[in-house]
Parts: sequence; C-alpha cells; structure tokens
Amino acid sequence: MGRAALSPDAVVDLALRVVDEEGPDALTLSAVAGRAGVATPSLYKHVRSLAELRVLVSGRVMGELTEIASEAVLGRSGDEALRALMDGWRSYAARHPRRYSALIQAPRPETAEAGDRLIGIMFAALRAYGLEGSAAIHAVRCLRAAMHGFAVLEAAGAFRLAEDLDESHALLAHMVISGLHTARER
Amino acid sequence: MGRAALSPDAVVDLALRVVDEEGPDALTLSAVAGRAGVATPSLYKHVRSLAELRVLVSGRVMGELTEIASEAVLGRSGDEALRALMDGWRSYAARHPRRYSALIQAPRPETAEAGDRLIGIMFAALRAYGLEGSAAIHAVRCLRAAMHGFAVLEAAGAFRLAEDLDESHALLAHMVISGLHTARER
DNA sequence: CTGAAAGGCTAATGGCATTAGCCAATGCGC
DNA sequence: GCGCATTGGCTAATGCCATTAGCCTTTCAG
Repeated sequence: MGRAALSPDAVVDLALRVVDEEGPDALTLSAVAGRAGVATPSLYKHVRSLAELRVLVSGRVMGELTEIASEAVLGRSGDEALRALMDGWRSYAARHPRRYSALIQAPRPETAEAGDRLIGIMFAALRAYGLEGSAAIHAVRCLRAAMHGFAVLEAAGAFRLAEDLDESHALLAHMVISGLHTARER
Repeated sequence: MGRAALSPDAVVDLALRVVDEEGPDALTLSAVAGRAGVATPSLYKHVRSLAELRVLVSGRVMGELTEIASEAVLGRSGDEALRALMDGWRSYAARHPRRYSALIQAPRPETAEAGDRLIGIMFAALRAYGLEGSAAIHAVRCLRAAMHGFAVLEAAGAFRLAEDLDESHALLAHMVISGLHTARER
C-alpha cells in the first residue's frame, strides 16, 4: 500500500471543513484537493465523484445529528424528551448552519441506514404518547417537518427580525406537544 | 429596438420549464439558451448572470405562492383560514416540487418585496388569534417553519412510507392550531 | 433617410469534473 | 534483505459551462 496520508474519511473531513468555512456551494473537488495538498484527480483514488462526496458528507452530518438526537432523548420521556430532541436538533443546525444545509433530503440508498436511525430516535421520543401504527408515523412526519423547517430557515438566515429565536422555537415545540396531546379527538 | 423575441420575463419562463422538467440543478444558461433557440451568450442581454436568473426564478415562485396563499386566506378567518393557507401551500409544493425546491431561502434584496407580501399573508391568516407584537412574530415563524418543512420534505420525496400524506398534513395543521389556542398559558 | 441602440452572434478565457495512462513508494511473502 | 504487485500520487487531455469582448444586423425614432 502506498503511504496512506489520505483516505475516504480524511477526504470527507476536509470536505466538511470546506462546507463549514465557505458554504455548501463551495464544496468542489478542487477546493478539497487544495486543502489536502494534492492534485484534483488524486481524490478519485478515494472517492468516486463529487456527487458521491456530497452524499458522504451528508451521511456524516446525519450521523452527527443522530448522536445529538439520541443523547437528547436518553433518560427522558414524554414532553421533556420531545423538547430536548427539538432543542438539540435546532442547536446543532444553528451551530453548524452550512453543514446542516449540506444535508441531502432526497432519499438515497447510501444514507438510508443513517436516516433510519434518525427516524428511529424520533419514534422513540414519541413512545410515551402511546401512538399506534399510522398515528405514530404521522406524528414523526410532523415532528420532522417542524424541526427541519425551523432549522433550514434559521440556517439560511431567513428569520430576520430581532425577536428572540429561542422563544419562537419554544412555541414550535409547544405546538407539536399540544397537538399530540389533543390529537385523538380530531 | 431589435426584434423582441426574448425578454427577461421570457427567459424566466423558459428557466421555469427547465426547472420543472429537469430539476433545479439542471438550470443552466446553456439549457435555457437551448430552449430559446439562441446562443448562450445572447442571454446576457436579458439577464445579468446565472445567479441573477436563479433569483428571478425564485422571485417568480414566491409570487405564485403568494397568489395561492392570498386566495386561500380570502374570505376565511381563524382555524379555517389557517388550514386553507397550509393546504394551499402544501398543494402548490406538491404540484410543482422542483419549482418549490428552486425557492431561495437566504434573504436577498431582490426578492424582499415578494417575501414580505408572503409573510404579510401569514400575519393576516393569524389575525383572528389576537396575537400582539412579538407573539405574532413567533407564531408566523412557527407557521412558516411547519409549512416549509413539510413542503421541502414532501417535494424531496423524503416521506417514503405508504401512510396517507393528507392525514399527516392535517395533523401538522392541528398542531399549529392547537398550539396557538393554548399558547397563552405556557 | 439616418443613426443609435437593442439583441443576436462568434471567439476566447478560465474554472471545474472526469478519464486515461504513467510512475514511485511501500510493505508482504519469500 | 528483495522482488513485485498494489496503492496512491501525478500530468495530460477532454468537455461542459459561465462569462467577457467585440462584431453585425435589424429596427425604429426623428
């Protein structure tokens, strides 16, 4: 084996740095190669294409989000778990806005496993509400939509007014929670 | 003036067609030029750059969304108005998923006016709840997050299970509404 | 009828992804 | 210690795209 200064993981590390510092649109093979101190075509020894690199980056971000989410839910249940999950999610996105923007929504086989774990955590966070079958699925979808919507907008800087974002987010959590508590008699 | 076969608006029309048929990533000056039956550089007589074209496309989409939203709210109030707004929003995004994905979140001066009108409609939809000052702003943010999150995920095909999406969306609306009704005593 | 501007064109430049094919170092099996 | 396959780097070449420069024709205002 030649000297392994680089590896697929190392390439993804560098890619994440590019994303964090210059935004997702600046994620380019030549930018990564520049940071690696290597000629662009050399990256193809570690990564199949730019498209694949994007998927790998997205997978890494999903993994980080999964870690945050599972810590948030651990040892909590019910409203408390849900609030912690939502807060953790939001704070990750706020701390790493460009990274969050690099998340790929469209389902891809390569990130399916990471995505499923994330969804699994949401199900777990909702366990205390005793939702059966379809009801749990609808609830997870709504939770996902709420968290993702808020995160995307905040990351993009779309909330321009001075009002406290923590308070806005607390209201969002309240909506989800109160909606779940009153979902039966709809 | 030379024969005006093309115009900025016409270019945006063609761009929208490209987006609808091939997705936002396929929006390229040369693709638009191809459809216009014109050489790529000729487009620069109508549009400053690809970046500007994207902004124009986004503005057009915002305009369409504004129209849908204002129709939905017209003549309704309270829960009914809110549900109609959310349904209209979702159905636009579902009908034109790629177009919806071409919406630019980051605030830009060029689309500020269109964006403000859209926000204005959300405020109007919430009028019946009697929210004062900051409370209204937090509510609009949450409404936006919920609608946008659901729309993005649905447009990206991120909801993969067979469960009825109408029902999921109805639950989301229920969350927003019930959260608003119980927001005082938080 | 004239001339200026509008709107099209071709040519040229430079960034980027990707492919092909070359070469050096490395470390495994002997 | 040693040969050699593999690994991982390199350069060269291709092709697509955005963008700029500079030209030419058509059209319309006066």
